[in-house]
Amino acid sequence: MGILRKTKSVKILLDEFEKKSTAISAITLIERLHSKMNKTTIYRVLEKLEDDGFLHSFLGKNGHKWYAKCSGCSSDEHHDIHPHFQCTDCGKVDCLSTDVLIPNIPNRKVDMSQILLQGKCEDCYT
Amino acid sequence: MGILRKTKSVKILLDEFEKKSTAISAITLIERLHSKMNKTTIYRVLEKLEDDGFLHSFLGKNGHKWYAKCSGCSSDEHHDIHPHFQCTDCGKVDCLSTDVLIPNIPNRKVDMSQILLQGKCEDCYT
DNA sequence: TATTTAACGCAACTAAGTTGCATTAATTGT
DNA sequence: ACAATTAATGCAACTTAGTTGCGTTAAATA
Ligand SMILES: [Mn+2]
Ligand SMILES: [Mn+2]
Ligand SMILES: [Zn+2]
Ligand SMILES: [Zn+2]
Repeated sequence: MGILRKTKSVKILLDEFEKKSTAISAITLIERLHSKMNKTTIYRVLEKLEDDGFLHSFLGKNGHKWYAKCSGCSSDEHHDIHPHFQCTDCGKVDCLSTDVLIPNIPNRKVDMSQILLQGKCEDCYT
Repeated sequence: MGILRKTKSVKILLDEFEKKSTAISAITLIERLHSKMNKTTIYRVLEKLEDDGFLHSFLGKNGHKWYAKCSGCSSDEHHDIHPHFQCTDCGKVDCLSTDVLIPNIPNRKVDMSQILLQGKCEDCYT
């Protein structure tokens, strides 16, 4: 179930994703907002924002949870399947609009792909 | 540093990977071998087998660690970058020999890709 | 303003993986 | 075969991301 009440916590979290378009890890949000809200609240609000189609989640290189804004999703339709790019220098993670073509795998039906690319981002790439 | 002594634990673990070619999660090995060796030993041996180029590791859909046999790797050269496929029905994970082409991403230098495909495997695909 | 209940804070918990250290056993030399 | 060396092991304690239960707070609505 998604968000029913626009609480202070919801507004603060939405704001974090509004002022920057990069993905943010749950861990980062916890340390950034620990004085403003409890980590349990952070996890719960993020989950609801994902249900609502405002955010989508994925796992970074250590298997930790990251969230980023959706573009054009709703609670009904989550079509935010795309690769993510994590910079090995500054740690920043971005959603990529570039499509990666998954070839047909013999005898298997591929329903989902989870692609994490790593390397140097535009800022760290000299 | 890799393995220096062919201990009982090393042999048992190597055997697990010998009798089946699918990937095995650290968690599975711990529950499968808990009467034969300590989980600390399992994690440590797996790490060394990876150093030696016998195994490679990757993260499954929950961010948990999986290991699979390498083919043609050594401690010097680990060229085992390939996609993995996790069956959403039976949970089995396989290494895929199929290559996924990563397109050039503008202004970024991609050094590594981590691709996890999900769907139905050959056994579960009716 | 009073009522309803979704959302919150807190503390306790879960589980994957790690660390330190005393003990064991594989390897090597005699 | 035996003793010396030290890599590897077991165990307990720890770390940390994420979860759960429950009493309290504060949004929504009337
Ligand atoms: Mn994204
Ligand atoms: Mn593999
Ligand atoms: Zn960067
Ligand atoms: Zn299957």
